[in-house]
Amino acid sequence: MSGLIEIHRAAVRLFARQGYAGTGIRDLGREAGINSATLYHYAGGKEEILVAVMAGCLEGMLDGGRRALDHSADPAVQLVRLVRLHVAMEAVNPLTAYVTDREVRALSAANRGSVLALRDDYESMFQQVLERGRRTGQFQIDDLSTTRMALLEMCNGVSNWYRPGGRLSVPEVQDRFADLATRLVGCPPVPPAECGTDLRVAVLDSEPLDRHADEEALA
Amino acid sequence: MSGLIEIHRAAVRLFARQGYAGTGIRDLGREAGINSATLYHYAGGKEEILVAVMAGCLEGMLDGGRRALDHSADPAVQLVRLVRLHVAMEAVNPLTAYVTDREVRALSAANRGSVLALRDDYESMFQQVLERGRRTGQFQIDDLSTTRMALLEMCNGVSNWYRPGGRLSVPEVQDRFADLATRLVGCPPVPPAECGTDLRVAVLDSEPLDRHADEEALA
DNA sequence: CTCGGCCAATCGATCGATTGATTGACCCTG
DNA sequence: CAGGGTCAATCAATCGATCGATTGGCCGAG
Repeated sequence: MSGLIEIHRAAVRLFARQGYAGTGIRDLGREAGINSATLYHYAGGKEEILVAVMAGCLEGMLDGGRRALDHSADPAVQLVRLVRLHVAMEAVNPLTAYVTDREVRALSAANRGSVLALRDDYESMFQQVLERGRRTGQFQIDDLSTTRMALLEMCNGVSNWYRPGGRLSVPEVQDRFADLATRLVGCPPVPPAECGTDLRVAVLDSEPLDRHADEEALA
Repeated sequence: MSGLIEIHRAAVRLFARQGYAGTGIRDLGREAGINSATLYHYAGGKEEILVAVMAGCLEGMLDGGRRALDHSADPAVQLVRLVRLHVAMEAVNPLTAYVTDREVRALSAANRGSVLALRDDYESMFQQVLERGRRTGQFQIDDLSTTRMALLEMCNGVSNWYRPGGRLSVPEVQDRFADLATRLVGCPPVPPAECGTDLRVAVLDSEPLDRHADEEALA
């Protein structure tokens, strides 16, 4: 019944609800249904679990981002596809994305460096698309860094409030945010035909599935 | 040299850098320059310090929000003034705002309830302004809840990257976000004369001032 | 002398991690 | 098939360290 994947799921559930520092390895063991000592048979330790979860999430987003970009050279299309994929990742894996976003400071210096390197790689995709869109005149952007961070924060926030099975479907959330993103950069909406409505993202191994997911986890 | 204000500042500095659960009361005492036992002479305990910081921040934002609203009945003007004030609060008090945002889950049930009540009061201001702007036809909003949360997440994110003395001044950040907000809701820019460029926010008692503020606190 | 401010020492509890031992499934040899 | 050996999987018990909080008393200003 158990194994590394179940441990990662239990960890994501508890880290999202109580935070990394607020979760003990005995909590982790109880949530995963094993003794705390058995954790060390599968994982090297508490921080190693967090690093694995974060790396899996960020690598998933990087892979998706690359898929989103190579479909068209038009910055508007690329931006919408990037946003649609980002939003889908946050909506399909909200707890994993939430933990990946908010527990970076819990990492030791070495692990924090490698995780931040992954995150910077990902965010540079947005930076480059915004730069090219402004250069072509398709985007009207005042301050590029501010717009990039506002856009990313807006998209990252999805994991704070969306839950699978909620009022909006994932494609609906993608539609809303694609529209919001084009508004932010000051370009007309991108026709659905080329904006990547076909983009799908997978449920990550670390994402908890069960109905026990605490509704108040992110309150 | 010490006192409750210094303790709050030390707490905000450490809670932002290491998180609430990751900070011990001995850390707090060291940062404030007193023995950990002396903390209990000024404050009731660790959680009480966090609650005081959060309440001070949220009450400051509520007061500011009310000031922003009563200046005009035009939803576009109200929205821009709300956003300018919110952004200023985040930019002037980034560490306090950051802690207030992200440590809600560390609170016990009773304290979490009262803090969330304050936050809900504040966010309902945005909700009502967005509703009125859509009813008057000034705003083009697809899904009101999604737009509200995207807007709030975008503004809350300022505390993740802005620091006093940074590349942009506070009024410059306000200008950028006022523009982004009107784009998000689909209305024309609001003329500076009525958008509240005069709005100023105070440095909170809990906001650390010194140059020791760790640059990597929110990395 | 009084008393607010302060701290060394200490409380029981819990922390992340390790140890040593037990279990059971599997494989090879006779 | 029987029997010995191997190894992944598991857990109770325990490690030293640290947790939040408390106690009792020292000290200097009024």
